[in-house]
Amino acid sequence: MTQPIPLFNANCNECGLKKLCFPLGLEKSEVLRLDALVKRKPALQKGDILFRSGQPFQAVYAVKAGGFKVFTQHASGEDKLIGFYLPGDILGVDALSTDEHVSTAVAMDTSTVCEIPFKDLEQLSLQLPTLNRQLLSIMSKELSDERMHAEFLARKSAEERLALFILWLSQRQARRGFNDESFRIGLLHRDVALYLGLTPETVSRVLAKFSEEGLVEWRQKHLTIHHRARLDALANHQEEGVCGRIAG
Amino acid sequence: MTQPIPLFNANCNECGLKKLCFPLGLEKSEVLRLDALVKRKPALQKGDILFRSGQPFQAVYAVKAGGFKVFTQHASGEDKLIGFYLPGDILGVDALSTDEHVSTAVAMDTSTVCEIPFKDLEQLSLQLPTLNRQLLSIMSKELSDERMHAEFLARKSAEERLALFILWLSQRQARRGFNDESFRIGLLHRDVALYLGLTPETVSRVLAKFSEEGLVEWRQKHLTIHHRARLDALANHQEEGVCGRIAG
DNA sequence: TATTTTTATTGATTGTAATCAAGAAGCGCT
DNA sequence: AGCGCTTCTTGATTACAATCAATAAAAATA
Repeated sequence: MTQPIPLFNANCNECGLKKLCFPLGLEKSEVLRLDALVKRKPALQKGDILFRSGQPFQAVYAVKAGGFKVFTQHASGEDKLIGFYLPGDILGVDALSTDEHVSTAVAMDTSTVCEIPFKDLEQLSLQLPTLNRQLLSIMSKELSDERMHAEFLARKSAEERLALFILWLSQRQARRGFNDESFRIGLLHRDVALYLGLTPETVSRVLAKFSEEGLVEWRQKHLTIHHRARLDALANHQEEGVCGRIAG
Repeated sequence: MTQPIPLFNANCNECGLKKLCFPLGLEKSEVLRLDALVKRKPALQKGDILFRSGQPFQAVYAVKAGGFKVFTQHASGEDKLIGFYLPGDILGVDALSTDEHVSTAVAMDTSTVCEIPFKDLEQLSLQLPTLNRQLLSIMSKELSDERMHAEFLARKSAEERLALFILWLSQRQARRGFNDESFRIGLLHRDVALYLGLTPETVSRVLAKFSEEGLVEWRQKHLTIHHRARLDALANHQEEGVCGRIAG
């Protein structure tokens, strides 16, 4: 009850997430045609795999509930966390040019997805310019997310990386119409560390410091932002009262 | 004469880069229709700006000769190098969802581009499924490049980052049919440092070390790879004879 | 060619996060 | 609820790259 739960229905026109998904901008009649392509799959349990690196690319997936972590399995054993996907996000487009998935998607929680066979989607999008544009838009959004990821990693200090990361999480919540001050986030420290190019120990230490200073509280998969302005200052290395006790 | 120069002509069908560009997979007659959209612009000089962050998005650009560095101008003054684009690469698609360029492209050398108005391209691609697919493919390639970028940045050691980066540069040369052992690369140490999340000093030191150990030589914008296997080992932190003088 | 500016190199020092290690807390399971 | 495994926290130490600084080398300019 801490979180507004969007309504999902069997059909796209009634789906609470349609503004974040392929239907954006489409006429109702067009949505119906899209809807006909969608295969709604039974819920996946935490740890279940949606697709695995190397599998043939056949469909894209819209996250309805829960969330997914996406990894590359690196030759040298160590996996990299590429990203994670929350309700309204589209998964799988990265396989488009290779015809093979290049990453593995694992459910972070009990999760549901809509599966859309890509061939059908491509075909329909040739008939519906708005859908075609939306597909391009989604790819473009993926690109800007990945750029954000690079942005995190390019930051030199661990504090900056984490501050920016937390603000970005919050933005994503806001975009979805959720509470962006206090929300659940099912990531382990290890995941965060992998994503930000840090170690779990450093993540722990920095979060402890943030907590001490009253910036944010991140305990047991629940994140609360107490002082957005100072977090923002930290994220953009405008070192005014950054490390000081409190500015006001 | 050190480098095979691809043939560019006024028309796409005869362009030496067509296999890397939009014409890939199209029939000759289809290429003609694409060709009709292309505006060939006069050469840009080193330092000239192709597009600037904030400008309205109207066209995408195919690099014919030279190369471009792409930056974001960050609020906090410091710019980030997002990427750089060589002949055969497509520039500008990142602006697709915002209708505004989100980055600034600067010529690294004397450079030429083909400009393709995006509205026209979009329209034509609805009629030519192969072109539509190629547009998606190009976006997908952008995405995987950006992922590679994140991959560099996530590497903890400066040596790994640089080794991987150099190998990646080499791959790009190979993809274009150029010599991938020895080639020109018009990047400053500062650019490399910005791209890899390091400082110019560190770049300089690591390159000096690589040179001492006979791995690579990178002097005055010319890069030669002497020992790919060991570079590869370094890039994947399989520390066998990595720091030792020489294995064989 | 001479002059100025930019970029690269090299050295000394510092700071920050990785690493190693051990105990505490949380979570899933029967 | 209790047990066992995973994850988190905290501390001590080390390694690595950033920073500061000053010279050398290239480019750009005139």
